[in-house]
Amino acid sequence: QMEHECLALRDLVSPRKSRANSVLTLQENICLDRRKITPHKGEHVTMNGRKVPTPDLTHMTPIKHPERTLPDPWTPTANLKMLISVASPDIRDREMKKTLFRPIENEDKVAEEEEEEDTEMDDSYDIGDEFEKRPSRKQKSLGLLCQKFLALYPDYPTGSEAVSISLDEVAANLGVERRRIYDIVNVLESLMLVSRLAKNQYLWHGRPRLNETLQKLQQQGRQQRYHLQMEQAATSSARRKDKSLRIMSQKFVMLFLVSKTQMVTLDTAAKILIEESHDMANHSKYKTKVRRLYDIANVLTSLSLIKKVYVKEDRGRKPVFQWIGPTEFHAQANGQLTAPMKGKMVRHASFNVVPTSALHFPGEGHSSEPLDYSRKSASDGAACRLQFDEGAYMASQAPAFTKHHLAYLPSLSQPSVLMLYGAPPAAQESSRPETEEKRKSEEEGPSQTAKRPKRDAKVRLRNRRTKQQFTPACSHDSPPREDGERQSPPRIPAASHYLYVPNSPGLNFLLSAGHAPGGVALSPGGMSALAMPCVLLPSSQIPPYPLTDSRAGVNFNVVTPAHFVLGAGAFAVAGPSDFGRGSALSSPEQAKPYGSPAPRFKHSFPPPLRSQTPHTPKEVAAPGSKALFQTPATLGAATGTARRKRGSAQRRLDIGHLMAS
DNA sequence: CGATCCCGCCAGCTC
DNA sequence: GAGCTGGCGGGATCG
Repeated sequence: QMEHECLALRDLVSPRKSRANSVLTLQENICLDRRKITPHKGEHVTMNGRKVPTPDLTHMTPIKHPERTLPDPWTPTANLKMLISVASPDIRDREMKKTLFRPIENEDKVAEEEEEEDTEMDDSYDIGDEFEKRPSRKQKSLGLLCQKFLALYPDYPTGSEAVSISLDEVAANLGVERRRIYDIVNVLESLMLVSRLAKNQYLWHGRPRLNETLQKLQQQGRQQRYHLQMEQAATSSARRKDKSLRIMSQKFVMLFLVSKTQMVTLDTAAKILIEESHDMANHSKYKTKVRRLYDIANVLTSLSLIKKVYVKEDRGRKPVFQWIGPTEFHAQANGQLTAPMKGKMVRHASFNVVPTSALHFPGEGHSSEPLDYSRKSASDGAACRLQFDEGAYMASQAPAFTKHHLAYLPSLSQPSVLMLYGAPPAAQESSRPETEEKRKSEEEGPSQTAKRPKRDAKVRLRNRRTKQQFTPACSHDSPPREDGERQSPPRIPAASHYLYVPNSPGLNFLLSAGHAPGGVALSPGGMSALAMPCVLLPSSQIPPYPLTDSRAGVNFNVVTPAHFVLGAGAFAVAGPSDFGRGSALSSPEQAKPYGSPAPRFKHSFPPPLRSQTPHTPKEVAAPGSKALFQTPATLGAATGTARRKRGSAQRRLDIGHLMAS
């Protein structure tokens, strides 16, 4: 039975080169491990041409082997060492050293840390004092573990035989608890690098479908602003699924894919992923979210999809994760989901959720404008920044521009005044053409997405078209530029109206940039436009809003968490409290972390049809609530058997959709 | 001291 | 009831 229990580890010898027919079963590997048999240097333990039978794992209950001699916990690299020995020397030298020991945190330290790793490995393996040598935290990092994990499997498997993964065995092989393997496979599963075959069993797919997955995620991210679809695409219960590492991972990836700079800070991502923007207890949620994002980021780093870079800030530097994965996978999609995917890639409800003050710019379904989540939530007084421009991935496609833009302002926690500028859409179009070079030159630096000091309450939103229209290129990582500030105001069309919008949890606004203020559609809960309490004020009755941050592309500010000044070419939205203030700094009370400032206006407001405010499963398991979004990780449910229905409980086995896939 | 994230408890779920 | 899954957060380590 053990023979059948084991799983094939294909191409172990050449994990990244997809050397066909190089098969080493994990069983064999384990046996080697148990017997402390280490192949001679350069010895290939392969089963060339042997197609490892795929046992019927579905109904097999993996046996726990408490007696199994696990690798010394203090020598986490022991098994790796063994694997390396098993592998061919060239691979060991070329791949392992390059990949396995590549520090995941900072490229600057590659050489230095490689030495450390090598030294440590030698010590722990060749010397018998591993008991005394406690491996550093870094050596036990999830990132390194993921590197080892990935080294076991080829990026691009060849042949048709399944490459299955036994969590138990991999965990044993890597010398970690299975819990850690879950962290890895969940992220990998979110990108469909693996899929769950049975309990304790996963299938390794590798990267052939990565681009496709990323493309779908990208499209989802872009479609997220399509509020109607967000409302309609409801298929399954959100609940705890929202929080799963898989979903979170996909969301995290989406942030990169829809971001023009393709840079995301964990701080930003965490806030975006925090669901209850009004919940004062969000601080702990934030911390937890960040923890998970670290986990995800480490795995994604191991996949070479992102890397951590440091950007200079006023005070020190800030870590930012930058997307280094593929970006050209969109070419054939032309902004449209493929037919089969269209039904599957439905928005998960949690994707509707954004922190207070976060802005969406929904466009038409085919709009070419992605949504940039690189924004700050209002929670800490810093605001969100939103790009309204085309992402880098859009540079080569989607010449069609949305005729008019919709600003999606979900769940404002405070009453806001939206300053509507009435630039004719035609004028926008004329300014639209833009070269890639220009786009790049205008690309903001990482620091813009990096966490800012809490005192900095600025929120920057920008529209690519308007930025061209209003502002010159600018360098990144700089406070509001004076030149921009000087230049922008004169170019902004005169605001024709101000719109006062009372806050209401779950209330979303849909502002049509191409329409007159009177035609603005306000959309509670992101549903169809309907009337809502608001007041339109002639601009003459409100002092001009001082633009304080108009660096390139930043043609609107959010000075307070809930107040926005944005310019989408056709309109701008301004916060009331900033009128006449002339400062982009938030007041102290607005800098309260993770809390919503008390509403300034008491108002009776009809509750939203459906609260946009998310709820954690703990708090709410809204019966009948529907997920508005489905990520690839949840596609299994859409294609067949329901997968994990709720909670972190054992997932149902879903063989059908996996086989189909 | 803030950033990072390892570690393992334990609840929810399937078998 | 055993075992799988993974959310979760304490707290150790790192810089």
